[in-house]
Amino acid sequence: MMGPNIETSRSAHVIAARAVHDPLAALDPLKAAGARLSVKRGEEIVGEGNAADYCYKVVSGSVRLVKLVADGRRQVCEFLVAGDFIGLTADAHHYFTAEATADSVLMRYPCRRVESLIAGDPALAQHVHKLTTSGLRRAYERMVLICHKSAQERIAWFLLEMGKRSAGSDTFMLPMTRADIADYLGLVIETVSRVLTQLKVAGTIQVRNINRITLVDRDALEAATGEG
Amino acid sequence: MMGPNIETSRSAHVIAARAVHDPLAALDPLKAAGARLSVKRGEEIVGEGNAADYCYKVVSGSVRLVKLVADGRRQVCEFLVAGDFIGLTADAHHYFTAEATADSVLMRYPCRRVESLIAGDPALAQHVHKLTTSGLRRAYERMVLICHKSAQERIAWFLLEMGKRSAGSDTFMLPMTRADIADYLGLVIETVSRVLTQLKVAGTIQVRNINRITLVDRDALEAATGEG
DNA sequence: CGCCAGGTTGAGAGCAATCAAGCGCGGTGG
DNA sequence: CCACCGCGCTTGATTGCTCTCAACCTGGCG
Repeated sequence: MMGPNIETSRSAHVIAARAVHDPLAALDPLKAAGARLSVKRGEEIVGEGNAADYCYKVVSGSVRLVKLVADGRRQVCEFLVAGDFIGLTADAHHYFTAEATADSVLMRYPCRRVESLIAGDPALAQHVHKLTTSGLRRAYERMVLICHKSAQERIAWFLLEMGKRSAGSDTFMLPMTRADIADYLGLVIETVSRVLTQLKVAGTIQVRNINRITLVDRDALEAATGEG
Repeated sequence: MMGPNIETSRSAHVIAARAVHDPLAALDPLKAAGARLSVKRGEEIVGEGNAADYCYKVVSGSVRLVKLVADGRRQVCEFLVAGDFIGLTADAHHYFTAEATADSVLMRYPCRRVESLIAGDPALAQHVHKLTTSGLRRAYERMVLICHKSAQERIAWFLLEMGKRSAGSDTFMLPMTRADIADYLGLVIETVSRVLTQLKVAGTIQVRNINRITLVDRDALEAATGEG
C-alpha cells in the first residue's frame, strides 16, 4: 500500500492537469492490471456480501444494481451504463448484487490497486467521491419519485431519463425488461405494462419490438411527470 | 489554506495511526476554523441549491435531510445525529435541505478548508468516502423498505433502528414529529399514528409523552419487520 | 412445430391515502 | 389562576390507486 504512493506522488500535478479533461484518465496505469470481460444478459457480476476484491467499469451494455429481499422480490437500486463504475465502495464487501441487464463488456480492476492509485492522487480521489455523492443524490431523487409520484408520473420520468442517456435521441432501446423497470420504480410488471400501453394509445410514445421506444410527444411526457 | 496542509502532511503516519481509533481526528486542525452554532427545532441549516461554502458536523440534537417536492410535500432522505456530517458533497451546491428536527448544536467548517485537509490525507479521504458510500447503502436499503414493506413493517423497522441509535436502550425519545417519520418512510401522518396505536394496544411498545417510546417486546417488533 | 420467457390484458381485492372531526398539551395573555 | 389558542396527534369514514390473481398473447429458438 506504500509502494504505489511513491510512484504516483511523483507526478501528482501532471495527473491533476489531465484530470481537467477526464479525471478518470488517472486510472490509465491500471490498464495493464485490468481484465476485459464479457457477460451475458442476466449474468451476475458481483454478489451482495462478496469480498470487494475487484471493482468494475462498464465498457458497453447495461448493468443493474439490485438488492434481493427475503421473500424473493428485488429492488433495482440503479441502472449503470458505459462509463459507470461498480464497487468503489471503500468497504470490504459489496452491499449490492450487480447483474447485466443486457450482454455487456466490463473492465475489471483489483480494488487494492485502484485504492492505492486514489490514495496518491487527491484530484482522482475527489472525482471518485463525486461519483458516489452523485449516486446518493440520484437515490434521494428516486425516493421522492417513489414516495410522491403516481405510476404514470414515475414511468414518464423514467422514459425521459432513458431518453437523456441516449444522447437526446427520440428513439432508443430499453436495455432492460419490464420487471427491471418495475423493480426500479417500485411498481409491478403489470402496472408498467399498463402505463406504457396508456402512453402508447395516447400517442405520447411509440413501442416497437417490445423494447424500442420512440418519444413522440416530449412535452406531454414532461407534463405527465407532474413537475413544473 | 496552506497552513493545515503543511501541518498534516508532516505527520501522515501519526494521523493514520490515530485514524484507527477515530479517523476524523485528522480534522482536529479545523477546530480553530470551525464555528459552533445552535439551531432551534425547525430551523434551516442548509438549503437545497445553496452554494456549498460550509459543511457541518452534528454535535448534539437531530437533523433531517429533506427534498421538497413541487406540490408542497417533502421527502425526508435521512436523519442525522451526533457525529454525522452534512454537506461533504464534493460538489459546488447542496442537493438537499438540512433542518433541525430538535434543538441542536453544530460545528460549521469552510468546505475549502476541509477539502484541502482531505487532499493531503489519503486515510481521511478514504474515511470520508466511506461515510458517503455508507449513506448510499442506507439509501438503497430504505428503497427496499419503501417499495416492498407494509406500513407496519416499515414502522417496526424504524423503531428498532431508533433503538439501536440509543445505545440499545429500550426507552428513548423520538427527536422528530410524526410528519418527519411519515416523510421518511413514505407514509402519511395518519398511517404512522394508526400503526403506533396498533403496536401500543398490542403491547409491543409503550408511548409516553408523545415521543417517549419504550420497546416492550423486541422479538415481536423484529417479527413485524417481515425479515427472517 | 411446440415450447417458453417475457409481455399484455382483465377482474377483483386490499392497503394506505384522503377527507374530516375531535383530542390533548403547552404556552400566552387577561 | 383560568380561559383561550394553536400545533401536533389521534381516530373515523370513505375513496381509489395499485397489487394480486388469472388468462392469454407474442416472438424467438431449438
